[in-house]
Amino acid sequence: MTDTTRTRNRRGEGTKLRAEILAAATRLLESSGSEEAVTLRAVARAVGIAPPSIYAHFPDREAIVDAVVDEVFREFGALLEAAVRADTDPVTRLRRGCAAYLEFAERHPNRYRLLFGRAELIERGPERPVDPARAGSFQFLADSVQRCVDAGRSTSTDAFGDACAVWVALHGYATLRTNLPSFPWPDGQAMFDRIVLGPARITAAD
Amino acid sequence: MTDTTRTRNRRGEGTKLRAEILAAATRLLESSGSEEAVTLRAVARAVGIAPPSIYAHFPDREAIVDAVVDEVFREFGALLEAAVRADTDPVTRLRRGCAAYLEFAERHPNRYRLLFGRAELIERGPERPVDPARAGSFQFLADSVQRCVDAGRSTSTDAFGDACAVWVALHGYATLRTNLPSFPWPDGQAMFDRIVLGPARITAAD
DNA sequence: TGTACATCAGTGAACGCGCGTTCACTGATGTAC
DNA sequence: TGTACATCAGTGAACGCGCGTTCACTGATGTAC
Repeated sequence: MTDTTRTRNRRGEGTKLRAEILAAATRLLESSGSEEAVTLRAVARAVGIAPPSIYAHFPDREAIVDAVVDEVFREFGALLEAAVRADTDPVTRLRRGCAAYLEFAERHPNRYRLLFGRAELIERGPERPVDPARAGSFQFLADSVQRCVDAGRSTSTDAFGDACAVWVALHGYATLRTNLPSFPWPDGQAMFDRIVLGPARITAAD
Repeated sequence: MTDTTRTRNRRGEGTKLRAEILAAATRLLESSGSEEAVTLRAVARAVGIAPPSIYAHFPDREAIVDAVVDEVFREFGALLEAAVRADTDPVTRLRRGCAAYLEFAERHPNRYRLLFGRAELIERGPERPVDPARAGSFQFLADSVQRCVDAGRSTSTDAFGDACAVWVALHGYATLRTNLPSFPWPDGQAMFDRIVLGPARITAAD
């Protein structure tokens, strides 16, 4: 596991180590599933450096986790946008975006948990600014539902409220499915309709 | 915090300490919000005993947390049943039960998280039996939706699947509201309709 | 082109801490005679 | 009723561990002259 063949970065390339630290912390989080497993010493071991070397790049242990979270938020937001880039039909856009949401949560449950699965995540202390990417993933949903309304494909009279219902259902499904994989979940397509099309009040003219 | 006036239990009353340990662990969990905060030594401090005294009642630290979880599951199941005991109208039963579900999650977010908020909670190792109370809370929902169908108050053709949709939405709302309290959540009644009556396909003849 | 030197990436040893768990024990409580 | 004794609830000291963080440092890399 420990990389003994590591060679020191050249001058001016000290920031490369920062990326390696972040990557190792993300891997650690991904495999253990627990934020507490991302200890400063475990990260150092995974990268193959001495624990104090981390302090050149992060002020303390918490800053590593914070940086991972910021990165995951950006990754998630970019993934949603990418899933939807080519779609002009608003219902297709909503479907594809929500499918990408669920797929991300299923493939990376521990990363997903970082996004919305812990208290005080978007609401940090006043001294820690909120990464704007964090608001993006809900905005995407609200947008998508509004576009369906505008195109006459949804009977919603409150796009924001109904987008909240979609989000809530997506999040509940994503987390419960992760936490209770052996529960006899109904067929995926039927659940998708219940979770997305129902709350978004999409009309059948599909 | 430490109870220095504690007097030793009388002979034959050693099991009283078990209850005190459980209560302290629950309090610790409630106030800290983190399972990791329930350390054996912290529990001992809260009860006012020496750390080794716990071993007479629990084989190890994990067993304390497990016992708290079992207790919370029973408490939650009993609460749902109690909320619904007097109702014969199936729609009222569903509403009251779901309202009790959300209220529990809102009043005791850290306890609720123990129920469905962590991986592998119902699915324990083969050597640890599942407390039957754990299946009860979903069974309650499935039952309630089925009764609405039987009474002609729901258009559902798949009571189990639709009960899953209700559960997913309840869980998503409960956890997101806890994790993002400053999000501009829509009016509670409107969200309740979206989360419960919509997925359960309740007809308006209310 | 050669050399002295400043800079920079990263180290090794040590600190104090709280943890889970073990072990041999203490001393009050109840019981047998 | 008095006393010896077994039982039981709970203790105190100690263990080894991994943690976050600090400090003074090393030695390769690039630069100035």
